[in-house]
Amino acid sequence: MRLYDTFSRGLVELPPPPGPIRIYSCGPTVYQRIHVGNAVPFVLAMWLKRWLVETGYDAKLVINVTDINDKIYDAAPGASAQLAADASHWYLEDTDRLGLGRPDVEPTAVETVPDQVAMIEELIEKGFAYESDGDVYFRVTRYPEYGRLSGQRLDQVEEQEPNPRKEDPRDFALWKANKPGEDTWWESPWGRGRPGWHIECSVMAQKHLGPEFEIHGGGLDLVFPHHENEIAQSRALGHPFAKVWMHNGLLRLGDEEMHKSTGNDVSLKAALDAWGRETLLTFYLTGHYRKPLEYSDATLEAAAARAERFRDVFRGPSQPAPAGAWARFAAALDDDFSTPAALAVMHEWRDHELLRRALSVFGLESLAEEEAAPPEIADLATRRQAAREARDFDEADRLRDELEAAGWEARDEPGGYRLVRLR
RNA sequence: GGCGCCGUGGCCGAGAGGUUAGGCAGAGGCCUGCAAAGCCUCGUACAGCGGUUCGAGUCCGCUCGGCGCCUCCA
Repeated sequence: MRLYDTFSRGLVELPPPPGPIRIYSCGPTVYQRIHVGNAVPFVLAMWLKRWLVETGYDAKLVINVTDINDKIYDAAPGASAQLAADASHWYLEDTDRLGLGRPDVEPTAVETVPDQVAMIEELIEKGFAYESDGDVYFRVTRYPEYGRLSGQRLDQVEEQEPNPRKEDPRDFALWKANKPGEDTWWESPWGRGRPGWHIECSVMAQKHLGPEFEIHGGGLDLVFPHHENEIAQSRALGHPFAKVWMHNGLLRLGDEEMHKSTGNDVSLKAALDAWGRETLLTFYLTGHYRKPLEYSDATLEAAAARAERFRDVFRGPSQPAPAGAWARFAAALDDDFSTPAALAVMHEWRDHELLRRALSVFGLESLAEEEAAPPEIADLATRRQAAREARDFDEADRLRDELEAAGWEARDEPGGYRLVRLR
C-alpha cells in the first residue's frame, strides 16, 4: 500500500511491519460536540484500519481525547472538568453512531499527565527545554530539523506576540503554569500547572505505540505547529516517531446557508440527525481524503442518491463480477486510499457478495439490508395488489399514493411486488 | 512576508504523455395497466497564455481565480 507522506512530500510504500501496523490519529479537543469536519480523521483512521485488516494485516489504532486545553478553559470558566467530561461523552456517543467501531486505545491527556511530566523533565535535562517562571518551553533552535515537516524556515516564522518568559518568541510551551480561572491543574517540578497541547499527543502516541510507529494522522491544519512540535519533542530525545505522516484535507462548508448557520448546525450529531449514517459515510467516501470536500445540501443529496443506488443493486439479481473486479477495488484503496476511485469500481458491480464485502470495509454493509415493512404498510400493499389483480387500477394507484405518503414505494415485479423504504 | 494545496463536462469527482472513468442531474427508447427499478442510446470537459514533445488535463514556466497554515483549529 502506498500513502502520501507529508514529511517526504510524496507517496511512500507503507513500511512492512514487524508486528501490527501502528496508527496514531489526533482526536478531538473536547469542549463542544464535535464538528462534522472533526469526524473526517476519525472516519479515515477507522476505514484505514478496517482496510488493513481486510487485506490481512494486523493493525493497532490509537485516537486520543484531548481533555486539557485552552479551549476547554475558555468555553467553561470554572467548570472545565465537567465540560470535558460531558464533551467526551458526546464525542463517544456521536462517533458511535457512525457504526465503525472504536479505536483500540483512546487515551486521554489527563490520564497521561505523569508521563508528560517525565518527558518534559527529560527534555530539560538534555537541554532541549527550559523552565521559566512556572512555564516550560521547548528551545526550538536546539532542534536543527525544526520546520522540516511543514516546510517552515525558522527565520521566516511570523513574529509572535512578545512573551517575556520565552528565550525566543518561536519557542513553544511544554508546560504552563496555572492561571487564575483555570480550575484544573496538576503538581509538577515547576509548580502547579498543566501540560501544553503538543506534548500530550507525543506522549499518548508513544505510550501506546512505542517510540516508533508507522502512521500518524490528523487534519491538514495540524501540520504546523502541532505535528511539527510533536516531531521536535520526540526526535530530540532520539525517538524515531512516525514513519508516515498522513493528513486529511479540510471539510468546507460551501452553502451560503451553512455560512449563516451556527456551529451547532454543523455538528456531527446534526449531520447524523439530518442525513443518517449511511448518507454521511457515503459522502465522506466521495472525496479523496487529502482534498477539500464541500459539505452542502447538494453534495449530501448526491451522496444519498449514491447510497440509494447501492441499495437498488441488492434489490435486483446478483450477477457475478468479472475476474479481477476485487483487485481493481483493492488497487484503488492501496493507491493512497483513493475512495472515489474505489467507489467507481463498486458502482460497476451487480455481484451482491462482492459489493457487500466492499461496503463492509466502510461500515456500509447495512445498505444490503432491506427494511421490513410494518404491518399497516404490508396491509396497504396487499390491498393494492388485490386491486391490481381485479384490474381496479384507480384503487391500486390510490393505495400506491397512500403508501408513498407513508414513506414506502411499491415496485411491481414479475409475479408480485417489492416494498422499498423511500429515503 | 514565508510554507503549502487546489482549479476536469450542468453538478460531484477519477485519471497523470498517446486507447471508456464512475455517480448525480438531463434527453430519447425498451419494459410496465400506469409507474418505480433495471437495461440501451446520447455529453468530447480538463482556468488562461506560452513552452517541451511526433503527441499534453497529464511535464515546464508565467498569469488569473479559490483555499489552508505561520506556536494550543481535525
